[in-house]
Amino acid sequence: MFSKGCEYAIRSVIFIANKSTEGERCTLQEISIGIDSPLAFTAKILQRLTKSDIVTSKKGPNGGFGISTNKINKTTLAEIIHIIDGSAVLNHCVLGLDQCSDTHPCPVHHKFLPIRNEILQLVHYTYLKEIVSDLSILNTYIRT
Amino acid sequence: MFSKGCEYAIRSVIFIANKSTEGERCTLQEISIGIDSPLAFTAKILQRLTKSDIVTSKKGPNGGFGISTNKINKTTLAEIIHIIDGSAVLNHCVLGLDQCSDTHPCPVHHKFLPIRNEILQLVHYTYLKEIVSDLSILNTYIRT
DNA sequence: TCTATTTCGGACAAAATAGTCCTTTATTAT
DNA sequence: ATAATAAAGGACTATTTTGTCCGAAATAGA
Ligand code: FES
Ligand code: FES
Repeated sequence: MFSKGCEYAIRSVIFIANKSTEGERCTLQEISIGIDSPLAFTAKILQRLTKSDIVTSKKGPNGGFGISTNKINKTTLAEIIHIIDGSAVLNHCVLGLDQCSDTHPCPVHHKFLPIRNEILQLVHYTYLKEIVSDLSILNTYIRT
Repeated sequence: MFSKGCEYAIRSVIFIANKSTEGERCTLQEISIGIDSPLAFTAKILQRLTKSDIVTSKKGPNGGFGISTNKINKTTLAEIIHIIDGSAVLNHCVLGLDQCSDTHPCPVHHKFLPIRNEILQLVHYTYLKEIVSDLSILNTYIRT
């Protein structure tokens, strides 16, 4: 459904957000271990998230990554997905037609549309805030 | 969501099924043009579908691909997907955890599960028969 | 039987994705 | 100032996916 990079991105941001709510900045290494992802590749992903102003970064000793309370409250999964995988990923035709449209639908279009809308709802209305609180309350995990 | 090969597979089978209901066998070339897919790559996919007994093939003049009425009635999208992409494609964790489970869920697991079930329903209960009749009735398309 | 047609099957090639390595830059503490 | 720390950025490599090419095998018709 999503690229590896996008999976790491979401898990990274959740990890950072969780630490930030505890008032702690975290390093690339901590993130990579915390979400069980390849370090150097995760670094690349974090660069993009930093440039897109989802997370903040600071070089040097006691540096690392963080995310503001404001961003935790307002950032949705959709925004992260959009930055890493682009907007097309959730709007492609299931059978690979060049574009997905009501006027030129593939044979599963009408059945799939309501499902896709649920997915879009899910990512557009799931905020980091909620996910972070679920981490402790619902016992969810971002690494194996 | 699915690999390119799987997209071509589904569209190929629909094309063949449509022709077969009209009593006509069709060649690789006709299929490739009919669904707008790379010919040689589609050939590979069709080989697998033939080996898996979804479609039948016949070499030589007036040869080509076909599918029995029985198969059209009984084959679902899920079977085609399973042959080409394997069973994992629809059961992977959305955030890339090694396995998706209720006892070790990722932060979107609980929200995503009902959606995944709808997708599973969709592919398990959508038969070729229905798709083929929709082609003419609902004006759906398998090529751009 | 000979030839044209069409799938089969294996090896190969290109492109996209996933991931690494190393140097530079910024920052902090000594 | 200097040294240590940590992200930034660019070039490079590996793996997977997607796709091509070509000869062999089967079949039908002349
Ligand atoms: S046209 Fe295929 S999903 Fe919309
Ligand atoms: S554990 Fe992530 S979707 Fe089930």
